[in-house]
Amino acid sequence: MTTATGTPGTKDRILDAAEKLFADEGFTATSLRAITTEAGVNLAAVNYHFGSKDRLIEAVFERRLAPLNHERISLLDALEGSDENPSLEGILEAFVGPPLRLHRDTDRGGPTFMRLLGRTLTEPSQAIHEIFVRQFAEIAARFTPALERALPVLPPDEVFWRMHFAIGSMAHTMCDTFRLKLLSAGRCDAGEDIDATIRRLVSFIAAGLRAPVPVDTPGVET
Amino acid sequence: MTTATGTPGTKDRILDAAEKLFADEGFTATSLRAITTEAGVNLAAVNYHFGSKDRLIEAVFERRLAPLNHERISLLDALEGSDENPSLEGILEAFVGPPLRLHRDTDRGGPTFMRLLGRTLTEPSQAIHEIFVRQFAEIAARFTPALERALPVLPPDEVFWRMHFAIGSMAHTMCDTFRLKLLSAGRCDAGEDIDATIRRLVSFIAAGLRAPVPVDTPGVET
DNA sequence: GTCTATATCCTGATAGAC
DNA sequence: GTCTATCAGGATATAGAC
Repeated sequence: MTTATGTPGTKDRILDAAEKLFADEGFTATSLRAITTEAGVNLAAVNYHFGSKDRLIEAVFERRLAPLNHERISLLDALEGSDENPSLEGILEAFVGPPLRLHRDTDRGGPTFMRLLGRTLTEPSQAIHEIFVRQFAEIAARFTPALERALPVLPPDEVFWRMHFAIGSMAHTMCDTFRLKLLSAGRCDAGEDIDATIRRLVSFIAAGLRAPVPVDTPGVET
Repeated sequence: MTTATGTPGTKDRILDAAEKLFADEGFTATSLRAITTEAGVNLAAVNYHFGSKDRLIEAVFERRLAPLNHERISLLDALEGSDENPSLEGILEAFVGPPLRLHRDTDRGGPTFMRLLGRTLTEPSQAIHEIFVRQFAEIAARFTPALERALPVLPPDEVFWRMHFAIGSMAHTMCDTFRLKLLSAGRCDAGEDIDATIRRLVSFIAAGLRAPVPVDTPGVET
């Protein structure tokens, strides 16, 4: 709980420090000692407030994931409210925009959590696997029908396949803030203008989702 | 070194066990004790043969990455030898085919290394960062010009951006062998027919690479 | 709620016999 | 090359004073 003065309490200080260190070093490589030192609190405070390291990991995600997914659904609601046939690009922007815009929230550690989320999407830790599946079920229930309506010629199974590829592109963009810049000799920087990055990503995955269905795809009658 | 009898020596037994456990648990969560127990060798053998855990991690990648990248380049060579303007799909298949076809090599732990490679692409460990950058430089030097020739209307910077997205799709497909199946209620299984998976992935990223260049992209004159 | 002190166990690495 | 035994340190977690 953050107090009215803006000074984070012990619990949030631990969550902030854990989020940062998990993003930088990974879950197992980050010790409770490192977290409490970074947070400026006592070592025993973690077990007092969270019970165990695994439950701390869960708390780090719970704190951020629910608001993030609610924002996605609000954006999709707004989109469908103003146009009963929203564009594919609009739907995809509602999906990838909220996590990528975390990058702008520098005051509250947004870029850090964005990186953590990106790396955790491709490397699910056992401790948070259930959180992801549960939270994602809600998202899939809303976005899958919207995508199927926007892509009427695409068989439903094919939507799953291509969203899987799209999530990979999104996750890679979220966690890799340095390699793209390195390999492009500084010419491409995903963090420099996050809205431009979102536009590029949306146009890439929208085109991928609209790709012609291969005639030899098993299970698809042509 | 594997002997002529087909019985792996101590060194390869350690590498095989490390590869498996790294893919399942991650680098830091895997102890040398777990590796030597799995390999059926003595604990001290790791430090005798490799010097340290970090050098063992490097050796796990060195053993597989060089042949993999040589296969990519051979495929591209063959492609350019038979047609001076190879198709975008052909180039992309030469890039994503070799790592994904590791999945078929069940006898020699291919699926395990595929998963490890996928997760390491998005979450680079400090110890192997240099290996990836060095190995990838060779690949980029060959594939970047080929892609630019296949996409003449695309500004070179945009090729970097879109290949970044494409690599994300590929990496996610490589390391996630269960979530797609889970979320699609068993209807999509990337490992069931790896050639079909490659075709789907290639068609997705080819369409993404061919997406129209947004007119408001900074740095692009229209 | 916060602290000190500590229990218990596991880590990577090495010394030295064989 | 392979083994046993061990070192020195770090890990999570907890007991109990304040």
